[in-house]
This record gives sequence, structure tokens and C-alpha cells, in this order.
Amino acid sequence: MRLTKYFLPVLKEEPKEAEIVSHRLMLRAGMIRQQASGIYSWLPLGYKVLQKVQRIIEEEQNRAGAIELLMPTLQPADLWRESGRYDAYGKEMLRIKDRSDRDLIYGPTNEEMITDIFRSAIKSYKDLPLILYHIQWKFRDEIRPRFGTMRSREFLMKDAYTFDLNQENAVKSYNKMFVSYLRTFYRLGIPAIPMRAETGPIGGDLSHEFIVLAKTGESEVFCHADLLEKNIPSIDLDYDGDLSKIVDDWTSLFAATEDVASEEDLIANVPSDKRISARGIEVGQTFYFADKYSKPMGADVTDSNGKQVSVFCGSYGIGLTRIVPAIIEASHDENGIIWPISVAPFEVILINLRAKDDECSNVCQDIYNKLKKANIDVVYDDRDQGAGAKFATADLIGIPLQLIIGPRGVKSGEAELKIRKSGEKENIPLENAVQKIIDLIVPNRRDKD
RNA sequence: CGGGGUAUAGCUCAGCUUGGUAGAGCACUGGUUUUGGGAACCAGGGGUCGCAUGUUCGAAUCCUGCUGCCCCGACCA
Repeated sequence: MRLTKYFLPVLKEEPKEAEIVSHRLMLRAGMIRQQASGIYSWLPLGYKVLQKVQRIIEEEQNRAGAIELLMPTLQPADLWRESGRYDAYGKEMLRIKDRSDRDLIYGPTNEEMITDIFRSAIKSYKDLPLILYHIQWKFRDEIRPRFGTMRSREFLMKDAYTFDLNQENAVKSYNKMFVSYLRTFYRLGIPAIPMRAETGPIGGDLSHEFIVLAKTGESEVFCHADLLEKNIPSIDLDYDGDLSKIVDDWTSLFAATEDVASEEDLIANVPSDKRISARGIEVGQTFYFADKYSKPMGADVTDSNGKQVSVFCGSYGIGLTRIVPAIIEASHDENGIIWPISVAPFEVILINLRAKDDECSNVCQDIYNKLKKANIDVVYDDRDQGAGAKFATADLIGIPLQLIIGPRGVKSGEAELKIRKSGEKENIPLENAVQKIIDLIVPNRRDKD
């Protein structure tokens, strides 16, 4: 992509409405635009990140055996009357009527609808286990939306639902989602720690929140420091094998949110040099809730004895529109965002310091073509602007690598390569630039390990 | 929903106290000179002053009502 042909409305000044750093940076980097309280447009740069996040989540869900579908945003109220949640959910649920005066709701979640889909098609234990998921916009009319897309009213969420014959199998499905979340957050470049959590209005008795430690986190969390150093299950993992060892390993060390634990619990369960008491952002949650919906909604299957039994279920959410600011909260400096390669809107920015100079532009164009050909996600800053403005923009939007080419370098046959994260700069021969970038990017995409 | 703020150009803000028909910086357009960390100069374009009502010869400014947005709290992916 050439910057002269792109839509990147960066802001030089601090937007006054934004309090936390991720919100400020998303506005300044031209990623989002607020349309109403808690409702945002995703501008090209932000949308590109959101799509990369989505792709990683899909890959890891699929790998774990979950099957993607797509349910609508609008749902008939009757489904929610069946589960009893139409009245229970309160004003947070947006209720609307169509032209025939039928009650509809804009889905805040999809347990009812997925249960309806399940019961219409699945009648036998032989079709279990089943894991279905979708990625769709949700609406929760929060009393107070805040922090940009971190707590918005309209938000994009991945929600998966597991269906099993009995509790033992349901726990196996739970473990699949648990492990896939470990891998998902690893690939997204955010160290998320699974913590024991309250089950909330959805109900059930087995639940973890996946928490990113960040100063601006909304809740207080407590955990064992070794959880930050744990190994992530590899891409070769067999999801049909025994996952309980991995889950046990991760859940044996103390980790809990303020809803279910206190500082005293931390002190009682963790040696003093390993205690972490911090703020955290919840980026995902896993719930097991057994037959809470399947029973009232009649989602039964026939078991091997010919008996009708309600299926055992769980639901598993990841807020994609929250992931993006969470990554920024965890990875930025005073100059702007620092994207992990796996979700960066572009992997490298090619900075032409003298767009009006033919010689310089020819060199840039050649390198740009080669990078594209090598499937490197490159953006080419071919704008006719001062060097300072270009550097500032590159830092702000957080592209992991900056390849800087000016007339001076063209004469000496060198380009400057800057690593956004470390600030490290290195002069490299122009003819090695493309290969050097490939070597720095490709092994670090986290899509092969 | 309670409490506190705020609303003037695309953005950040001044003007309001004391009413006289709207300004700066940045951004934008044209031009000239520049060019390795947010360039300089010249010339331009751009505003129903959140909305409505009232007071007044005259309202961005004063009164009243409403709305949006932000912050603090309870609620939440």
C-alpha cells in the first residue's frame, strides 16, 4: 500500500475525550472514529488490525476442532423468553420492534440462538461432541461505555459453544477451548493469564478469565509470577489427546480475579517473591454451565441406552474489539504504538525521505515491489513530507520495522533499518534490505510454532 | 441511574465576566524556497458559535428548557 493512496487520518494533537493511552493512540493513529457513545467506526488501519486478530482467532479455533458459522445480530425475543433471560437481562439488552410489532433484540450474546440451532439438527449422542463458534457484532447497552473500544456498547466478539453428552466430555471440550485460548493469546502477542473467575449471570461452575496485566486494567487481579513464564502448547498439539495435563499445569498455580479472591488469598497461596497483585484487562472468558440452557430449551439427545438427556454445554468468548486496545495497553511507548508482528497493520514501513527525487524514488519503488512479491505486508510512505513528520507517523502507527531510504543512503548504497520496539537502528547495504526484512519478519509471525 | 464537567473551523483552544454581527495555532488549497526526527515565507478557503425559547434595537456572550459528549461510582466481553 502506498500512503499517498491510503486513508490514514492521523492526529497530531491529543484528542481531549480520550483518557487511557490505548484510546488516545487509536484515535491519533487514525484507527477508529467515535460515532456515538460506545459506538465506533473502524477506519482502514484499525480495521486491518481487527482482521488480523480475527484471522488468528479463527485459525486457532479451527485447529481446536471448533466449526465456524454466522448467526444474525437481531434475534427474536421469543427465544429469550424460553430461557427466561428476556426479563432477566435488564436494560443492557437493546429491545426493538419490527414493522409488525414483533419483539426483537440486538444480541448481547448467543446462547439461546445456538441452542435453538443445535436442537433443530442434533438428536443423537453420536453427533457429539460439537463445538460451534461465530464472530459477530454484539450490543450491550452499558450504563457507562468508556475507554474507546475497550468498553464499547457495540463490540465484535468471538463466541464458541460446546455441546457434550455428559460432564466428563464437557470438561474435555472446555479444555480444548482453554488450550486454544493459550495459543490464541500467544499468537496475538499478549501474555494472557487464565485466572479463576466468577461465573456471572450466565451461570455454571467452571470458569476462567484470561487476563492481560496492564496499569489501566479495570479489575484487580492476583497471581503467581511463574505464570508469566509458562510454555505455550505448540502448533503440533493433538487436541483429541489428553489436554488435562496442560490445563492442570496452568491452573495449579494461584491466579484469581478480585471477584473470587483477595490479597489475603494471594499471601496464603503464593511465596512472597512470586506474588503479583496488579490491574488486569479481561480479554477472554471460558464458562462451563452444563444444562442451564439446554434443559429449559429442550436441547436433548438420545444416549446409547435410548434415553433422552439434556446436553452439557459451555460458552467461550473473546472480545476482538477489546483485544486491539489491550494489545496497545501492553505494548506502546511515548511515541506511539508498538505492534507485535502477528497483528501489525503492516509488517514494515518503507520510508522514502525524498519522494520528489527520482533516483531515491526508483530505489524505493524497486524495494517496495520486491517486498510485496515476497508476501511481506509493506506500506510505502511515498508522501512528499518532511523527514520528521514521516518518522513521527511511522512511530505513532507502530509498524514493527522501518526501512528508511534517503538521497544520502542511495549515494552510499545503504538503507537504514529501524526496529520500532527497541529503537535500534542499523545501516544495511541496499541490496540486502529485502532479505534482511524477510529474515526478521517471517520467523516471528508466530504462525508456525 | 446519582455526582462533576464540557459544547466556538477537521483538531487543540481563545473570545463570554462587562451584549455590537467570530479569532489563533495546527490541518487544508495555490505558489516559492527547503528537506535524515512533526520546515519557512507569501496568498487563500473554511464556522446554523450543540438545539430551542426568551430578554434586547442588537446574543457566541444574559435567562429558561433540552440534547450530545467526557470524567468519578454501581454494571459488564
